[in-house]
Amino acid sequence: VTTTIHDVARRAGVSVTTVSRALTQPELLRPATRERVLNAARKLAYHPNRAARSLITGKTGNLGIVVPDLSNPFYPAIVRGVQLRANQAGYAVFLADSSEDAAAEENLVHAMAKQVDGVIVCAPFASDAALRRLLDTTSIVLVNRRCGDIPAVLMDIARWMREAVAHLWRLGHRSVAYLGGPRSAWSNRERLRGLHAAAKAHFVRLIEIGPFEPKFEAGIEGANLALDAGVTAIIAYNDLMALGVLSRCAARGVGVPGDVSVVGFDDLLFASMSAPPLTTVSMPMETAGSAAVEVLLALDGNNAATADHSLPTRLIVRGTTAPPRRPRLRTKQPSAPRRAPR
Amino acid sequence: VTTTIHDVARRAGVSVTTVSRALTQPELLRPATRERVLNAARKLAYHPNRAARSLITGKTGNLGIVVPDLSNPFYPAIVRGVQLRANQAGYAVFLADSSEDAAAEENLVHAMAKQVDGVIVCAPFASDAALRRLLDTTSIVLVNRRCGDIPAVLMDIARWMREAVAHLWRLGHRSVAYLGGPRSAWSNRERLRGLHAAAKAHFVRLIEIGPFEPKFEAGIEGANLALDAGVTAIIAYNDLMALGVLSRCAARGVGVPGDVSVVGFDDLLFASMSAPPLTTVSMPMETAGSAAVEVLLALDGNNAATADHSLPTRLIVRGTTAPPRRPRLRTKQPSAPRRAPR
DNA sequence: ATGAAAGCGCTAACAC
DNA sequence: GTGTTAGCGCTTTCAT
Repeated sequence: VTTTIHDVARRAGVSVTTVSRALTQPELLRPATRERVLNAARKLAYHPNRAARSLITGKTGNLGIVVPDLSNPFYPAIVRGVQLRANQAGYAVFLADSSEDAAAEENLVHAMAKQVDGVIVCAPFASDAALRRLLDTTSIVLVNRRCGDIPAVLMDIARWMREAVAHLWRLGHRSVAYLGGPRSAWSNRERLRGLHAAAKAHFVRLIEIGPFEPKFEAGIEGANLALDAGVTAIIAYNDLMALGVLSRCAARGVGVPGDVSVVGFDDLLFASMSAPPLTTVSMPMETAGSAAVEVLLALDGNNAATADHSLPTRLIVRGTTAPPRRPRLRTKQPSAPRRAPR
Repeated sequence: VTTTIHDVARRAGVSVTTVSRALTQPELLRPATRERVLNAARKLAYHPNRAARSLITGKTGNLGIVVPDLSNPFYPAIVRGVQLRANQAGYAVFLADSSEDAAAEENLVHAMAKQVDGVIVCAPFASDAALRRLLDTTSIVLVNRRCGDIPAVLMDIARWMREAVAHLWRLGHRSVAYLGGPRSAWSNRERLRGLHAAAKAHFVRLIEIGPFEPKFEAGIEGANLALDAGVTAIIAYNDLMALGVLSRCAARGVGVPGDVSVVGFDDLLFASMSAPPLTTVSMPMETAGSAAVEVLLALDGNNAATADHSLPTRLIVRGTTAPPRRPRLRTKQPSAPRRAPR
């Protein structure tokens, strides 16, 4: 039932070697022969068996990606970027969902290691040690996480957290709540880093609430806490939570951005669909996915050879931020922050 | 660098055959031997090379899934269901995004066919002929699409479209617009089938608008058209479009559900987060993914042996449906439809 | 209960 | 340029 290289060879009246070459190094063949072989292959609908090929070449033509939770819209976007770019480069991709389990993050990579040429790892929970262990198995590139000199695709979260605070400050806010994500998540720590730097620079009273699961419901809970604390602005760990905040504010009759301003992170599809549309720090997720593939492909076996890849990020000012009702300080109208350089 | 079966054999002082058996048919070995081999394998961190194994057994231990668009939240949910169930059964999964291209839907399956034991196909655009062609390549199970007797996991869309219309009718609506999805999509045709049946049964004036790309923006455009046509209720092809309708209504100062009722399809995560929360027909996407895996695994090579798998669906009445402002007919208060039997 | 040997489908030296 | 040959790592008859 399977057509093999031998079938093609017989039909084209050549040896299997010639068939193999026609497919992998066509320039070595006389055009006439090449055509004859390619024709036969087409006629027989022949496709090389990748398992057999990989057995000898050591390359699989596959890539892998591990994400913590496919039901968080952040990750499908990354997966999509990976998928599209990989396919374009002739690679197929393995996908695994770790269900936000630190152990699974490591195991899933190990499990696919044998069948891939490299894997893109979104593992906010795995320990640094676990990550380093993976290096013995296959090439990896981290997304949104730094771990020693393991190649990584990053977004400058801390910087844009500072910009977000600055934006709020310029509007006149002096009392801001941050609704935190998972304590151990790398990107949460980065947000905090930016937050503290910003608070120092701008003399903003900062209230940290959390940690929360990065979900809609957490935004509802966080909004209650933040509102009761009397802040004039809320920065959420991500858009999902920010949307929860919006929902809760509406339910409590708190006007946004009239009574309280809200800033999210990610710029999910739905961030622009809310009412009012959400001011948020955009994360180029699909781009990150593609970039991770490029890094992986460029790596070509030798790990730790590449510098981190940092992606441009920016603050998207939409409808959920405005001057507080009773600004303690009069400032000029908000000016949209410039786009990230480079 | 790679440890092979020979390394284990040498270390355990047995032949490679014995090592192979220790891993695949342990009962054939004397316990003592078996232990010795297993120990050696563990010490060497030996994992069989799946490519080599698959070369001879013909089985790969992999499954595939093809979806039209990962950025439509409908599909990540299916993928997640597939992933989780497959992993649990010891399978790894290949993922491919066809970018809503009919040709790609077919090609991607062909491309992964050699590396998988079966693939789950979400292909709304591929022709029936194309789908049938896939059968020569590998086992497949369709999701949300029927094509001859190819195994499929379905949701009873037409029936619940009828229920949706009935719900609207009971509320007093007599003039309803349907914002259609892609003309050729199977699930759009199913919706239309249910719609026509319902309209016949309930004497509702029906206005079909579209086709549209199943996205938020289309909902905005569709809302304008529907509103101008003077209907009192709008049924959208999916939640994404329904959310667009909501957004446009808000912008035009049209009250929902006061001035117009809105019904979506899918019950995305965000359907319950809108203001007001969306009345919608829920589609058990993650379940569909798991179910598809079960069907595939049960198939075990022999296609066309399984009856269609139909998943329970239901209408979730939330905040976007209510009696029209000037009902032409007074009816009792809306009663939530019963849950789907079975 | 265990081992020797023959491939699975393919590529890569190495001849010609 | 093209063919011959020797495996890649593994499972599986067929012996013993």
